[in-house]
Amino acid sequence: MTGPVTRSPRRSDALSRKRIVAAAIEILDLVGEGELTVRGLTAHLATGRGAIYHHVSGKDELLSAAADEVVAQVLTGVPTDQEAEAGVRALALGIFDAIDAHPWVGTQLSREPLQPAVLRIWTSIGTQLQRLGVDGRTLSDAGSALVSYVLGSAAQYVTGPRSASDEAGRQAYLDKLALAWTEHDPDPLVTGAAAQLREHDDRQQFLAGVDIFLAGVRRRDR
Amino acid sequence: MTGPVTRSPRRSDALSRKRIVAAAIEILDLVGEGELTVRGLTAHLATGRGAIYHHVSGKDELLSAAADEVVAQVLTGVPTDQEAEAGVRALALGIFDAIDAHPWVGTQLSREPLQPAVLRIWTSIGTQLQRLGVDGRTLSDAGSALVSYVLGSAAQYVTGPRSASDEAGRQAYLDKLALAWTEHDPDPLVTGAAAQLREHDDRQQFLAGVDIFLAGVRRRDR
DNA sequence: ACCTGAACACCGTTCAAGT
DNA sequence: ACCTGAACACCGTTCAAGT
Repeated sequence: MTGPVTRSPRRSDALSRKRIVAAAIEILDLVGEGELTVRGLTAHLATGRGAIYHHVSGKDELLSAAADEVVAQVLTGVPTDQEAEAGVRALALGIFDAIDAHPWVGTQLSREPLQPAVLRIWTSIGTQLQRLGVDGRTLSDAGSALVSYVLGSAAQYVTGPRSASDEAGRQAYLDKLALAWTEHDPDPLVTGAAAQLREHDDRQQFLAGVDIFLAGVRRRDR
Repeated sequence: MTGPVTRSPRRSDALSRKRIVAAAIEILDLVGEGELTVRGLTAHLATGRGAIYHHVSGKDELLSAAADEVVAQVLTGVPTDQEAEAGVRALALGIFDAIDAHPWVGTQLSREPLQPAVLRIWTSIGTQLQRLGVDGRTLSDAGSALVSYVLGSAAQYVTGPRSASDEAGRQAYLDKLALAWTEHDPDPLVTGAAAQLREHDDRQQFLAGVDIFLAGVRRRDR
């Protein structure tokens, strides 16, 4: 329209994979997974239903790209210039906190184990573990175990109790849960766990698990 | 029709929660999760679309009931009369194998952390850990860590490579994956992992992780 | 090339109506 | 009480048509 030679330098509203993924992250953070619909996304981007399919193969790729974006950002932010074990702790905690801030990432990561974000976590955890002096088979065993633990924790903690953002709501939720547990199962083990449920700190418990893991790797060395 | 007093002793085709859950498990094992539809299920049961809602609140409860059924059966089958650490290993392996045989259970368990099946796993793992002599805070930390690890491993291993039932298909899949990894990431760590991917044994690697964990718990004692 | 939006082929769930 | 199945309110994805 403005002449064939005038390459318009930038249209800020032009669609692109990057813009689509950013919009998806925004919506996911706002309303959560499963509430993200192609219709809602395209409405948010003020475009046609099928437009996103020119930049992204479908909803699956969109979710995995969104998760990868979040993970990539948090991994570059984790301080790596410290003692080896502290490095592992910092990395694990960084991933934990990222998933805590973006709960949908947790479910997304355990849905498909071979997606980019998981590989990224694999690589960074492997790098930190190498600094502990392990290698070869021990390295891949330890790496695999830690990745599984971190992702498993994410899936465990992130849904449910932590999703209640206000403390009062969280407590009410946990109380209800503890009651439901003890009702159906008189096992003292369950009763004990239910009692601790109320005041326990997910983040601290997650770190305790990392420490058990580190102690196990240390012991293996000798 | 046959008289109001004749309590028909059993109609084998009568609908019940048990029968619905059993049919769901059958379909899930056959075609996998996400392929299970209410329409397919009711067709399989030769009943009307809305009939199952008289016995089950919806698809979510159905999935969680199906997973609980599978988990309950495997847990009663695990031999518990052995040395404490061996008990933990047997239990972990039992859960791993069950999820390997019913991959949809893995994804279901990490979707909702407070469902019956997860509580069941929690209890059984806690019981075994108690036999190691840990209690109080250490017990809940160790229990939480092990549950997270087991469920995380399930989600990690079960989708993808293991779902290819024939060995040739599995190898081809892993080769393709290794190639994709090394293409996008020249990191020697990734290259190494990709090389090991081909011949590695998920089950063995899972057990190695359990051993790291056990070593860590042991070390904590002292 | 990129975008539009109607059309397609599905979903899970509800509910009046039947038995 | 239990079951039926049409109806409802949605999905993700495709594709002819536009620019």
